Amino acid sequence: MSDNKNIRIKDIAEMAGVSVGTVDRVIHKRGKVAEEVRKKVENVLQSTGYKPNLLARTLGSKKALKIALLIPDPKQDEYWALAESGVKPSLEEWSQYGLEIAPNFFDLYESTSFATSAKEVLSSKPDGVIVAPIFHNESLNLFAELDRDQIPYVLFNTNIPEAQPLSFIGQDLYQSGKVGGELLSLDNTEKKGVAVFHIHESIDNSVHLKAKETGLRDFLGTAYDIESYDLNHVNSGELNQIVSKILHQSDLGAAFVSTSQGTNIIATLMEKHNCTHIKLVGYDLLAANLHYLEKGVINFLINQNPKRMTQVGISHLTNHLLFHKELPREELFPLEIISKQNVGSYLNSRIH
Amino acid sequence: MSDNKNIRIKDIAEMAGVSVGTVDRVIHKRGKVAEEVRKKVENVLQSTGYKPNLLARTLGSKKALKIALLIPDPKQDEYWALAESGVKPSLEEWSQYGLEIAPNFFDLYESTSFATSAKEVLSSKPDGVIVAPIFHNESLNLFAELDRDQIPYVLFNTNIPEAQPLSFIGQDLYQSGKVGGELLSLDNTEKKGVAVFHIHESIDNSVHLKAKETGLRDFLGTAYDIESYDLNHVNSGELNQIVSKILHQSDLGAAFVSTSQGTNIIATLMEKHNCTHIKLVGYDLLAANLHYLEKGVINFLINQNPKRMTQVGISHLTNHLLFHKELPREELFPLEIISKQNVGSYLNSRIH
DNA sequence: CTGAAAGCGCTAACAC
DNA sequence: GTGTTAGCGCTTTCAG
Repeated sequence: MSDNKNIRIKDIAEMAGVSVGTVDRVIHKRGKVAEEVRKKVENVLQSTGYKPNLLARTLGSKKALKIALLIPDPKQDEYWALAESGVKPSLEEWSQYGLEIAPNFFDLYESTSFATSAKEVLSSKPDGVIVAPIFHNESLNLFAELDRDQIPYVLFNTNIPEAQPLSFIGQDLYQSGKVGGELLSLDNTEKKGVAVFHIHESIDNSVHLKAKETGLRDFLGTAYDIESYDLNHVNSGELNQIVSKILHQSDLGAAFVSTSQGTNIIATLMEKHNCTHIKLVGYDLLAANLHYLEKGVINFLINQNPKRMTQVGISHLTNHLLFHKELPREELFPLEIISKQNVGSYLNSRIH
Repeated sequence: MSDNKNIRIKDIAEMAGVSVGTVDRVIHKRGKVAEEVRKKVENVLQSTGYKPNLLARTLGSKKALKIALLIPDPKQDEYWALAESGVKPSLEEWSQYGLEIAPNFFDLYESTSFATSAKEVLSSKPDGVIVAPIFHNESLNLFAELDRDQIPYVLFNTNIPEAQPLSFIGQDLYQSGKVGGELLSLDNTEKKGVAVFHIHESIDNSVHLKAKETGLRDFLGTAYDIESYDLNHVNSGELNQIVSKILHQSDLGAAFVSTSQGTNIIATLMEKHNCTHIKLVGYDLLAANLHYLEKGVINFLINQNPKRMTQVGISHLTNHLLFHKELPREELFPLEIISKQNVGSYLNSRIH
């Protein structure tokens, strides 16, 4: 339609009566520019609605971006393996813009390990970092240092209210719990007992799991008898004992598990103890979870989409670093309901 | 790690003892090149594993891409308004690469209108077209012409097996019906009557709606008494009559509507006739559907995500045209289950 | 048939 | 402080 020929830096320069060098300086706030000249250029920039050509920009500047990823060891927990799997496609997308991604892993069960890895990240002098801040205090330390070094960072999976990241990427945990409640209440069985299992590795996470539980309770209301259990999955013998007892309560109709690993742990025990009549809702598309979903032991999974979370995190950070894009303070993912019948469509889809 | 300095055309030229112009010619098979020279250059290309720099490529060639979009009039049907809404974000993403999108609309109820619009598309000589081939025969005509003119095209929403598009973007309709059945069967009410409503505008679409029905039937099996109704929504008075009678059958426990508009039409009638106890599963996040989902008249919506479909279509076509990317023959979207509790997380999410 | 050279829009080094 | 200019890697004339 409108022969909206793209405005170039050169055009801006002419209109403002300066050189391209000066325009470049005010755009990037680098070097020195006389105050009145800057004003004039900024005006022209504004009024023309100038948009830089990213191709030319990237082509013209040869420096490579290095962004660090700090997550739990993928070998320890499949959830984090999924998260890590987002690195490859991101690299494919961004490597032609000269992006490098350095993954750093820490031990899910050791806060000291987080601190150590954080140090390594810092000393590698990255241009930006994307981190899953599993350990609260250690994370705050890291953020302080990143702030000091002016290194931008993006949080994902776990939010930390005290932090000031470029962006947080994750889900609304409270609403997630509500969805869980909704799914559990679908079959209006007479049995109104609901067991909530928090099976976690680090105590730091409890607060986030509790948010899910609150959502669940708020949705279900007083008509249900909800009991919650805080368990540590390290001691599996003991776990078996405890869970077995809970599952055999005569009025138990449903179970909600707040973690992805926990989901298949409970599913396994349910099957072992022949309690597959109890409705089960849990999290994420781990292989074991898919197995039990297929078998009907798990009724629904809520997908947190860790892979996509790292992709979006990397993409956001890169966009910020490369193209100075504004990022949303929060990027909340949809609460995807996964059932036996639609799970295939998720697994087969590449656009997801 | 490996200081894999990118190989440029210039390097290839030197290694083959020719000029960059010649290398460019063999890469793009344009112009004339002596057979032996071509061989030599191709060898070097192979052995070095040369990968062109897409940024430079696009920057260097100033021609603008024009892609045509051919869909039903957004004013006629909110579903298509959603589809059209994908144009804007796509343009924002790709306009800097010199992309132009020309939307062409046709009348959902008039196959001749499709033919007319198709002609217009053709005469605008686009570089590629993305089309919702609602009318079967007219679409085949269009494809024949596009094939002849060597204009690549992408199908979306509706697949046409006889066509050979670059890519089809949509959903697995049969599996979609299965998800519908799964959702309807969740509350195991005693009433086993299920009504399937196909409320469509063009008869061409029937075959696709039937695919959903087959999925539904295959999932529910013989335990349910399934009756299906083919209705045309043009005559709303008559529709009211018919549907009212169906809804008041004493054993009716659930209804499945195969179209997005149909979903809120049935919901409206259900509310009007006080039949909100009947479970209702339908399609898509139209405003009216959201309203009835919120009210509890609709139990679940399956999201076809028309907006994202056009975005992906445009993105695919552009990637093909600009960067010669290989496209997947089929891009099947996940079958998203939308409930009262997770709908907000979808509406609020930008990454979706 | 082939080579040389002028861009594409932006960055960054250098000169004044 | 500001202007000039040489690239970035590729495409596209234009000669010959």
